[in-house]
Amino acid sequence: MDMENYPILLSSSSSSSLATAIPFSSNMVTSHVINHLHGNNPPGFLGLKSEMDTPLSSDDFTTTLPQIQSFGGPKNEMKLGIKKGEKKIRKPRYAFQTRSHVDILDDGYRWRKYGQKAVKNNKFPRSYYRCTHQGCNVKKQVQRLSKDEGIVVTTYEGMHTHPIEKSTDNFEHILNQMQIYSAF
DNA sequence: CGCGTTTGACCGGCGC
DNA sequence: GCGCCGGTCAAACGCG
Repeated sequence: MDMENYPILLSSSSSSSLATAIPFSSNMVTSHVINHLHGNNPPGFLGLKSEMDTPLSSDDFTTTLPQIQSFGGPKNEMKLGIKKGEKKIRKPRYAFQTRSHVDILDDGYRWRKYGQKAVKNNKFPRSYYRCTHQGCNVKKQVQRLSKDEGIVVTTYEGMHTHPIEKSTDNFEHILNQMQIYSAF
């Protein structure tokens, strides 16, 4: 998947934008994941896909996601940020699948759950989380495939504008978790 | 008490 | 216009 089209992921190369965007920091790891997408998957990671308005080829997960636009919150800001003359700002979001039995993968940020809805064609619900940091409107949703309940799909949208609130070596715990749960 | 989850209501978009 | 669907709100509740 050509990430070049998603400047939000790659711009500002210096201060680890990927780390702010993708909680699983370190460009090495991420590129590693991407490189392995079209072949053998690294343990834990089963896939990573960026999506905006791309027609989804896989009807399995990530059912039709309407353009949600402007994660402001209250309705006054909720209206589409599409004003005349402006092209619609597509909010980049990207999902990756992990093999895990636990839904809550601690990625170093603090999330507050704000919703949970049932997913069609899926017996498992989808949980909606929002970053609790003030001014940070990063959202994520966690979903589990009914096909294979061992797979958890986490979809992030937005970019963190603040450092991680937890110790960074917690990242290793995550990797350990993944490898542990990917053992089956 | 402060912060996070739960859960039904609500809301806007879209298809019929 | 109506009803479905996906996403969000917010009050109540739970927990340290």
